[in-house]
Amino acid sequence: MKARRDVFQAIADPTRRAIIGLLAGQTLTLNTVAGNFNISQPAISKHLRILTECGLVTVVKQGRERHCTASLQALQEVIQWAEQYRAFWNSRLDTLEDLLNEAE
Amino acid sequence: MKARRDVFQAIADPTRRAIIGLLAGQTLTLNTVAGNFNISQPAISKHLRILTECGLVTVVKQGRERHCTASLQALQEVIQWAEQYRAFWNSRLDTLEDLLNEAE
DNA sequence: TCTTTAGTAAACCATTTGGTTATATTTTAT
DNA sequence: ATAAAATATAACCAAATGGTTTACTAAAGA
Repeated sequence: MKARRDVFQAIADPTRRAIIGLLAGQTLTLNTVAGNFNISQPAISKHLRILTECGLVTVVKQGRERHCTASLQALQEVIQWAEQYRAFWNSRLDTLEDLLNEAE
Repeated sequence: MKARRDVFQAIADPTRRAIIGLLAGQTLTLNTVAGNFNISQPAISKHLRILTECGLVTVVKQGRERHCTASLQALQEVIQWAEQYRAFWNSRLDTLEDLLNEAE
């Protein structure tokens, strides 16, 4: 009954978005991921935990290493959410104009 | 030189996403927005400030009222970011399979 | 077997977040 | 002129966040 991590919250952090960018297309060891940032390895561990908790990253244990792979289909939720508003922002300039007229 | 609010962080909060949903297609008073939630008016004020700081909402002062309109084209940034990874998640099942084979 | 190496876990810390209540401030209505 | 309404501002608070360091555990090499 665990409230599974929210993907919106997961991608809110720039470091986590960078990790996603790094893992897109390639599987990397946790340590290798950490090597790309100026923060400590435990900090990266935490970020990766959050990313796995919402399904954005899959970690496979292999010997003493953790192989991290991006599972980015979880991003579909984000796209779907944002996409539903496309109709609105297409008419945005008009709306703003109306608004300013209304306000005089 | 203000670091303009991050839209990713803005949409991380569920209440703010709900406000966006509420304002999509209709301009509402701050108070009317607040009426749709169980939290105090100052709390809504803060959320709206964050939403305006990243351009997702425009507030027009009209007398003593604030008319809030969604400017959702700012969501394009989110879609664009996520969309760039579509190619990766399409091949996801294979990748995961490879991964498991590799791991035996 | 002994020592690296890879990663986790725990304890801690400062800052941010999301909320509160209470008190202004500014329009509008009476 | 006064009262009510719409919002802002301030002071405050608990919990979450993003980071640290310091062990600890487990696998791999020498």
